[in-house]
Amino acid sequence: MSQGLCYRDAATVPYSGGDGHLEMFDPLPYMSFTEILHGPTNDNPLSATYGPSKEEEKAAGGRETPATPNSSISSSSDSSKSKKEKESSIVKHQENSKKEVSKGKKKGEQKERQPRFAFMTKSEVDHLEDGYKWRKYGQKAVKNSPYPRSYYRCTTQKCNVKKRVERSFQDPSIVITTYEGQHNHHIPATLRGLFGPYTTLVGPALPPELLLQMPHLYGGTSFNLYNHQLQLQQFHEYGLLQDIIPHSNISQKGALGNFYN
DNA sequence: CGCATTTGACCGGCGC
DNA sequence: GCGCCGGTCAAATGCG
Repeated sequence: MSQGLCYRDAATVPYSGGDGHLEMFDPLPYMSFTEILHGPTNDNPLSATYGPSKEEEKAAGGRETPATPNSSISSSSDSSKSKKEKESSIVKHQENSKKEVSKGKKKGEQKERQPRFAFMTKSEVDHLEDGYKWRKYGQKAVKNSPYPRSYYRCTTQKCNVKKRVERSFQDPSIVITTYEGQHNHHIPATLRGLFGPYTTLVGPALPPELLLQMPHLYGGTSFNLYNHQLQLQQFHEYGLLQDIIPHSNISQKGALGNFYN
């Protein structure tokens, strides 16, 4: 019964002090949520609509995952590496850190941009079960929010998909999840009961400012797609959304319905 | 004991 | 140049 839409990076831009320019995913009329989580392909609008923009760059922190496959994280390689590095001095450790950081991103070099999308869920738990195995690699306090943002990486080798999870400071029951990148492997776990029984997809990840303006957007326990579209129109009229989606995405409901069947 | 999480330090980008 | 900020790293710690 849950419904929702996914948008490209809709949540992150405003958090980093964006100027209101929001870029959103095109609707995914025939894309199930499973497919979304599995990652966009070149055939679908997710990647097709993903283009560079200063705001996005900023929202992404200006630097993205190194494109090098060997930079992917896995628990096994991690442990072996850390074992080796544990023998190193602090100086060496810092050298390694620098190397790690700089190797994926040279100045002037074009950054690999990963497709991203964000969505909001009404959930009691921060980390939603989406079928993939995630490893937490960081947590940061979110500005203007009492709730921290958690950073996760897919634990599968050579899969450098990341996700950020944070709670809305406007409504602590809302969890904003931002996925970045696409999985290059199958979902290791069943998607049955995805997100758990206490989770409801409530819609796109919208900036707190907008949520403030339109608290009714997320006030319900279940998201009404029709109202949602009307509200998206409202956003459009507000001039807050530039890449608004066409309103022909009813099949999202069906796609998401599969998710919970 | 092996793996995941926590957490403080670090890095680069950006604005002033 | 400096400080702020988002994102990442990795040692320390926790847990099964």
